[in-house]
Amino acid sequence: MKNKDISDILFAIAEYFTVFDEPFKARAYEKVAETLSTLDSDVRAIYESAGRKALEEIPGIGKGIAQTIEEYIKTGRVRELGAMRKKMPVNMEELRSIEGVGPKAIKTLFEKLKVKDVASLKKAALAGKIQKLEKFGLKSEQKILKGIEFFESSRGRFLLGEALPIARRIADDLRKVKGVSRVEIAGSIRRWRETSGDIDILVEAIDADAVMNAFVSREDVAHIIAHGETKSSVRIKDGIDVDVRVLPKKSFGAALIYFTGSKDHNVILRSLALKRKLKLNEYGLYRGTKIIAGATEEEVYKALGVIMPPPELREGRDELEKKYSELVGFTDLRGDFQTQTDWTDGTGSLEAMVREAKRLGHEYIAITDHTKSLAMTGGSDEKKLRKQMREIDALGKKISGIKILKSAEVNIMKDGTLDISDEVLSELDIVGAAVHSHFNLSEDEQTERIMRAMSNPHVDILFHPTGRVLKKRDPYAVDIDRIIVHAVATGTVLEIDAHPWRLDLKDDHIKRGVDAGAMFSIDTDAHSLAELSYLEYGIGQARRAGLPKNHVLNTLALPALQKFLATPKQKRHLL
DNA sequence: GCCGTTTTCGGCCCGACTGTTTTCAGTCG
Repeated sequence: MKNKDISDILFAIAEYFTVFDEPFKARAYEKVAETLSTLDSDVRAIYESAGRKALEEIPGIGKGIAQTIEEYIKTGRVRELGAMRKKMPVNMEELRSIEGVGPKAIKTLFEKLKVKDVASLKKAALAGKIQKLEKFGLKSEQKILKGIEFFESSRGRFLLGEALPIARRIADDLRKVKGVSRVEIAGSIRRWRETSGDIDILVEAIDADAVMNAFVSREDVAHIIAHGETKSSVRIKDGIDVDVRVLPKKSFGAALIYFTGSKDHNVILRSLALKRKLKLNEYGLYRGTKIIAGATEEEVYKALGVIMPPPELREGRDELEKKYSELVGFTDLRGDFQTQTDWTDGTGSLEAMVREAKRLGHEYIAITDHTKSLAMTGGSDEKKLRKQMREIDALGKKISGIKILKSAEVNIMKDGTLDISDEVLSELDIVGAAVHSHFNLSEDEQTERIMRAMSNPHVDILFHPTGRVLKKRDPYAVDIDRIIVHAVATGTVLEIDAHPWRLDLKDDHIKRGVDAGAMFSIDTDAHSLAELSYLEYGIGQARRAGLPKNHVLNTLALPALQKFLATPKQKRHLL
């Protein structure tokens, strides 16, 4: 039992309290759930060594929640949650993922129409039953149907941010199996595609049997789809299918190519082989029956007469013709320009976030709490921002080896103005601006609104430029090409928000920005300590777009960054 | 359900937007 298990249970209880109209109890449970999900020490260990009283030392936990946690640790279940589920047996997680369906709607839909999951919700909506309910109408019914469409289209594909951690977990376990010399995650995950249909893992081992047995007998396996001598497939409890193949050393490179490239990329490679009177499959490159390459990827590409493209680019486009030499690398970033603390909607304190960034090896971190018009986050007004600046100054004296950049995620208003005065913006080291409201403007209005904000001489970076939330919300209507042109014209940096739910800009947009000569930053948008590690997701997308290192602001060392920021926006250019 | 030298009871980040209404509930962030 891990912290996450306990945290999930508390979240589930919180959801029910929300539906049952107990917002404050819900909040109490939710807060503890959040705390536990990012807590370093093991809750179960705390309880087992020091009892319930020790649990109450954790902020937010009192008698009631301590008892709940105790019950869960001791019995593996919580009776109160069981009673709630009995009272309202609905698939809460599924229904909550439909945009526009909140706790009140879930309650009404269950009580009036017996809706308990997305399938029954869809049935009710298609039958026109929802629009007849009180407080609902035609528009809300249509909105629900649109939400369902979105839910269904993204179903079956998993976000990179979901699939990659699972893949790593399984790969790490396979590395521990006796006789295993190499394990690699292949497939679309290795290409850092934003979603994956399944997980492919390749294993080099002397004893294939041992690998297969270890794999299919994992605890997280829901059911075994296939169990063979060198290949097995299972569906794990998270709902995703995982394929594992065992290969001999002499074929490992060829297999990596075969299982990494998109279908199109592989077709191109095989036709290249044919031209040279060779044959390529997952076991190697052959002349007749003689294997001429296969142990490494490099030797196979070389034998085919092409330069090996990085995995991210193997989509079957121009990756074998064009040279991508100066791609931004996974260790090239020296800092992070978008992070939120508990001054607004983050969970980590200013100091803790800075220390974690330092631990990750960052040279600098920008603290970008929300601003006042985002009231729900407790967004800063000018006074609060100045107070935070003073605190950053004090903290800077305390912590050495990392520069804390004073910043903010300034809210762009409907008319493209900002909600913080220019005077205060000029006191910040770096300014990010972002849209958080009025998603429904026409494309022209939205584009011009954002362009107006970019024209502000203090706005250094446009954060998450299209506003999408994967599987949940489409991007707002915006002409990204005009935004890119305006970014180049004004010297505004475009963000690649690396948060796995956003990945915004996305690969295709980044590519267009590269062609136009735009500058980028890659930021985590971290709202907790753990999320500060999300940079790799953004780097993956950048690499898919062929983004060269010299287009990325946070590859700069601190002195060069400071010089860049001291230059008037209009005169800034590629690094 | 949690918390507190402004409170051991009465608060709990709250404003904008949408769609339903005709003064407001629900949702989002």
